Amino acid sequence: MISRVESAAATRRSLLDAAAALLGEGGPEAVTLREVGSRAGVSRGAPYRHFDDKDHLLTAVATEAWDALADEAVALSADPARPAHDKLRAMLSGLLAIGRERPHLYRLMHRPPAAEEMLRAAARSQVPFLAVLGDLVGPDRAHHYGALLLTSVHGILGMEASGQLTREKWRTDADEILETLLGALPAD
Amino acid sequence: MISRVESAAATRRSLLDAAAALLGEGGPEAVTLREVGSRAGVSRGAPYRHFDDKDHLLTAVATEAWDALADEAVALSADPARPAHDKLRAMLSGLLAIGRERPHLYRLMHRPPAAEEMLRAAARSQVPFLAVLGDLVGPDRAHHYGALLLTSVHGILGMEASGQLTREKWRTDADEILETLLGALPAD
DNA sequence: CGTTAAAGTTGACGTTGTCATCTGAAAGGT
DNA sequence: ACCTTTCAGATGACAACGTCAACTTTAACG
Repeated sequence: MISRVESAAATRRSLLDAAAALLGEGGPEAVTLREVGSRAGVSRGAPYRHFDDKDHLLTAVATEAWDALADEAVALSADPARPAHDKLRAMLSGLLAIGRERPHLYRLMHRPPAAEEMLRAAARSQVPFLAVLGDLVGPDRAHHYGALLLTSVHGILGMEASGQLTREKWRTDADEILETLLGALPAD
Repeated sequence: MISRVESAAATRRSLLDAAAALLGEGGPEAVTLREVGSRAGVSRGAPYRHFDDKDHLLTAVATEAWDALADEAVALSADPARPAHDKLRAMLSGLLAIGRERPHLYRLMHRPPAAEEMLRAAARSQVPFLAVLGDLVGPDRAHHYGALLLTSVHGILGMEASGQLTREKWRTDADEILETLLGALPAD
């Protein structure tokens, strides 16, 4: 038997899934509360029982995505078998994958002004990221190089998405740029 | 006496200015065709005499911003007195200034999917940029390092804007990251 | 001077986010 | 067992928005 709170939680989950699906299919303008409700099997007003407004719903979607990414990073960093440089590449690839395969979600995750709740989820992945980087360049340099790598990946994805980073225009691509940066990491 | 085409051109200019002003004041959601028309002294339907739709108006605003940036870059690169590394810093600072002082405009200039017209304007600044960079690292490496620098600046601005690049979190900031990259430029 | 083309206005329509109000049923106390 | 509370959900309504069609006005031109 399903209790009332269980049913409400299921609706909330359906709303989040529907919003994420619509975002992936048709971009931000395809995410209307009416369609979200419809896909979740409820009416247009139902989302207001679970989220303050549309913005909070989207923030929740972005927060879940950051949480999933943080979980991946934690799992990666805990693996004792993989070499550190391999873990680092895997983490950066995880970000690149979201940016390329789910660009609308990626943009949502970086939309200003960022909600405090979402920033906390995004910050969770920093710990494992810095741990792996600390193994490579030493704990002192980890912060600085971590920021450099993350901003670079973010910039690469942004300019790729807006069509300003093309191979024909720059005679290079994201992978080459990243290799240059990774190759320049001080070996400690 | 003002001719009809002059008046029409003036209206078009007012519409662009109004849209840019509204964007700067209240962000994208403040830019409504009704308010744009109102500020330009015309009605809500008038913009359709000058732009296909709202999207084309915004594209025109972004295109003008790219053009202005390209003009600055061209002027900079033509200055024989300034040293090359100084010109490079000035060009990157121009981008940083827009990103920080007019974040909504900056985001508009990088909004996907980018219009072909806007991409052409954005590409105009590539020539002077590569020229300056060629003086520093040689023409062969200019493309590669140019892409690296531009994506880095773009990434820095994006993560700054979304609150994910803070000094407390990464013990560093945009200037330090850029100095690291500029310091790593091969002196040819 | 009549014709034409284009700038601008206005009414209307569909869509959207949001709120107020109403309904129904599960939860919990007596 | 009954009554009360609470909350998920449905629905009607409203304002704002982008957009289109129809209309008006006026400069330009043969």
